Amino acid sequence: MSTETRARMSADDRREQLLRAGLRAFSRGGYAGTSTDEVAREAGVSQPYVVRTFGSKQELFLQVLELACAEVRRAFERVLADAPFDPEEPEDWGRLGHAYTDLLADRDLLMVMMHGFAASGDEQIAARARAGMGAIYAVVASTGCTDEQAEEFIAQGMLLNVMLSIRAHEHLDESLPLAALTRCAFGEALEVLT
Amino acid sequence: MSTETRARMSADDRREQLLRAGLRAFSRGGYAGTSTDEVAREAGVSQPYVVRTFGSKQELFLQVLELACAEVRRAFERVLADAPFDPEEPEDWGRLGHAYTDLLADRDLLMVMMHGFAASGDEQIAARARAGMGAIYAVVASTGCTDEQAEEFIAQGMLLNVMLSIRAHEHLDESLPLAALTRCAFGEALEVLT
DNA sequence: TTGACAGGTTATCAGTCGATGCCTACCGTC
DNA sequence: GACGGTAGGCATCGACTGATAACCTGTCAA
Repeated sequence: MSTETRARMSADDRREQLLRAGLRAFSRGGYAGTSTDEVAREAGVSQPYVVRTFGSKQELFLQVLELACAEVRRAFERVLADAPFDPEEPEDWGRLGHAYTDLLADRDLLMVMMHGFAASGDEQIAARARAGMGAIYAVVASTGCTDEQAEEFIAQGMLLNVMLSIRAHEHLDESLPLAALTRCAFGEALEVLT
Repeated sequence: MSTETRARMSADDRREQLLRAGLRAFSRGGYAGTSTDEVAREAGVSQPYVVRTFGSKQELFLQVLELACAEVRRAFERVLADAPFDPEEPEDWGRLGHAYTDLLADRDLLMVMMHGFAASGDEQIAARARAGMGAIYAVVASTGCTDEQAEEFIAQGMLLNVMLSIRAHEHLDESLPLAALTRCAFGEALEVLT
């Protein structure tokens, strides 16, 4: 019937595609602010299909959030696998930080994490967010650094999250104080993101 | 008609009350996830009245977000006004941090800020969030500390925001890594919050 | 050839939401 | 004591949303 044959996918491939579509869609509007129809359009399928594939909108969001956290975690794991890591070596922390700023460049992962944190009024979402953060912290802690060093690193990451989510890096000329904070937080990574 | 005479308020008093109600309501569900009807019930007035008082739901949220940011800013200003501040004195930073953890105890300010950050897909909300963050940073920077010191302080604050929003402090027994991060982030403030 | 399963759609619904219009009741003032 | 302005409610609307049900269709085994 349709001129372009609708590509039939295996359920697994389709699920993967829907998760990616959900990542992009939820990134913009968050859990409550994004309709399942937007996710469907993003993926090029019908809205009921999205809902049925995951059972509910909530379950879809939970899996998208998990995907985002896992992506961050894997990026860190890759850095640690690439070369030995010395917690007392600032350059090694730089490699880890660089992996994170690279990840934040596409914005979708970042925003889904932020929405996950914020939407933690829903206990199920909160639980998934805790699991994700715990796993990420565990990887950082596995370097053998002190708790304080790991905490400091994560804290810097959370600041980057916030600054990027409010698009501080795109408005450096509006507020001098905020611009100073932005420059200090991003350092030389600022050019990459703009 | 009604047995209990409905207290008529001046428009200013009512506006103030609605902002407080909005703070509590939006704290739970965020911008998209909270109906104007919930705000109305929280304040004990009718839904249309809430909308008409602020013109739109968005304008209400913007003002609530501004209120939350201003409250944080004022808390810092109070600390700096109370006693001289030496950026090289860890105890002075402790006073500032203590003011923040005290503020976070009621959760509403915190969550509204997080929702404001996350809802920054809406450019107007993003702008208001940038203004709020800029003002808060300006107060911290006014101590004469270095940009790095201020950035470090704000970063710690953002981590506290995230940990509290996902209720990490209420689930210390579930995930060892997350518990370690929580304890390290909150330090002795942990008891106050639980 | 047939049939059954899996991928996917269309139609539809019951509920919710933000907003608007119109009405009422209270209060100060002349 | 009439009157006008303002606080605030009530009814209602049109748009949207998540979910369900029923149906269609390509593919592969027997």
